[in-house]
Amino acid sequence: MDFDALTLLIETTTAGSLAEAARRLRLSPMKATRLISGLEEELGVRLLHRTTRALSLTDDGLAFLPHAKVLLDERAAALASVQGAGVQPTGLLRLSASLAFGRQVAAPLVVDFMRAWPQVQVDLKLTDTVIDIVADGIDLAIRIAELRDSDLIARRVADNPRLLVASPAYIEQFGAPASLSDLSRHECLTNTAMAHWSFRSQGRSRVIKVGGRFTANSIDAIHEACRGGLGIGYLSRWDVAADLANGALREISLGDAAPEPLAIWAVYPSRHMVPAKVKFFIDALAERLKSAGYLSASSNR
Amino acid sequence: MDFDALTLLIETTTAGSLAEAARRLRLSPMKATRLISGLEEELGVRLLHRTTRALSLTDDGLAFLPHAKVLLDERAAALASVQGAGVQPTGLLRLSASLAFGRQVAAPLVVDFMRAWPQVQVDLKLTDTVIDIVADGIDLAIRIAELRDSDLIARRVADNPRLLVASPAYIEQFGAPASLSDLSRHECLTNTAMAHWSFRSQGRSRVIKVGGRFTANSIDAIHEACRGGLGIGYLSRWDVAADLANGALREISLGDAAPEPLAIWAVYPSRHMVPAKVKFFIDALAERLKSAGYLSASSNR
DNA sequence: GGGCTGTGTATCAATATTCGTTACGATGGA
DNA sequence: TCCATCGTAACGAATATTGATACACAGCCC
Repeated sequence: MDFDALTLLIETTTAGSLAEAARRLRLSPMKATRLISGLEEELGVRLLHRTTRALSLTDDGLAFLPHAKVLLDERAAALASVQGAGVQPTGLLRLSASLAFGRQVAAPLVVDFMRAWPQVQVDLKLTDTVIDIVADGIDLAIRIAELRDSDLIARRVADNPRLLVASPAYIEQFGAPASLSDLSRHECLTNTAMAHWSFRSQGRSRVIKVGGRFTANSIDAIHEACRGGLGIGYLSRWDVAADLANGALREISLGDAAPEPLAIWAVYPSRHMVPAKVKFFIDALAERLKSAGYLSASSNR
Repeated sequence: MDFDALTLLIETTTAGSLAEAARRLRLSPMKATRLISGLEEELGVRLLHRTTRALSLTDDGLAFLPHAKVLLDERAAALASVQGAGVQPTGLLRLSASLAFGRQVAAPLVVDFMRAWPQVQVDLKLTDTVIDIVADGIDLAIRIAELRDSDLIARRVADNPRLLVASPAYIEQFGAPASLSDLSRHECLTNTAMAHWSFRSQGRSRVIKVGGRFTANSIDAIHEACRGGLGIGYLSRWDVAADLANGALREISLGDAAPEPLAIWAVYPSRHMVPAKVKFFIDALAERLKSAGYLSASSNR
């Protein structure tokens, strides 16, 4: 399926004739004929009903046309995703992120970003609920969890390793768990909506149910409780890096398993060109996370 | 931009090497190299960082990858939009339409459609508010108005000519307007949210403000008021065709202008293949409207 | 550290494909 | 009726694609 053929098909519908469309696109009439019939052959259906004097779309052509437009839009967006260089980021950048990530990672980055690009305005929306990117007019959302498939582009920006942490006071009093099974005897600080923790063990994924006296619906609250010695937290590395460095928290390593890593995703609406402000911010984010020690791995959506 | 190259790029990220990806896709290693470097040349950036022994995505490759996936999905959907033939429509078809259109056109069609395809279940949602197709899980929405651009496929199914109508009683009592300017001296039955009517006059679009003692937020209510002799309605042909035939309403032709025609659009989520049930229903709808005398024209989104 | 394996790619001639020109039937307007 | 214009068939010429061969290279195992 050739993009030139799609372009021609669309031009033909507005031009009214193959010859006129060919002139507009600076193609020979011959090539126009061949592009369309090549496309028709590939699809196995006839797209244009051709009389010498009048062209019209067949039913299949009518059905196919909007898809052709979408494909061309998507191609333009794909090109823009790597060719933004040269264009200055300008205008309003509407960002969305979770509260914890926004405060600790996104906000400082935004400061640097705005300093580097004075023409950019930023509106940073921090929420812990999943928002509708399209409806809310978000240019770019940063998400940690795996995401349901949708009509959005999701670019993997970095690994999001997670780890078990507890305060020195907690460990002194109750000791540290040494294996997965030990966890059930400890106070585990869980998210209200998620009483399960995922681990990797011998190359396999293991999900275990944990619990304790405290639950919260906010990462920040769990983090705080952990710092206060209330129990063991299961948190992202960027969230606890500072506390690990200054000794407020200690990492707990289990002998037989490690917390399942997630990834940090940059999610934005597809089509309509990737604006320079979005491209540059993603690049800056990836750069920041990479230099912070979170290697941006390859792998998939 | 070649779809084979996009496929290869994605396969390469999961295979870990060009050679392995080439084997999986039954390409020669040589062709694999050329496809990737051809794509890179077209984009003007390097996508894969190549060492003899290890491949990894560059930053640009990371940015481009999700777009490549989207493009392939879109292509599959585009193919499915014309190649559904042979597959039987099955499963639940969730339809959305306006109240008036749903009652008068969609519902009778659904009856025939379900009779023709016993394997299909239908859930018909009739609302006069604009709904979120993706969020509500709608397979296919029928819309009359021009639509804002979005991440959806909009297929033009038929013209939607509109006309001015009034009851014989109203015309007898107040006469019929003969020109655009006459309209201001008549009772015009308008939608609460839209006090403007659009006309075509001498090849140009003209929007005029009209009004009267009665407004409503429902097409059906306006229709009813019109039939009751309350004033002049500005309605779609399919809505008043029966009343015109049996004499309950009469068409009013202005000498200097005609109501601006709209179009009937079939709107459905892009990507994820066009299911047979959707394709077949759109075809049935287009067929029904065409045989009803609304010629499905060419033209754009 | 030296085979050894498997990778990514340059070269090059054979092959296939594309390209534009010319030509032709068809069609609607002057 | 003539004429301009449309879509496309035919056919060499120009161009691009293809696969075999060859080569430089990087990691691995012993």
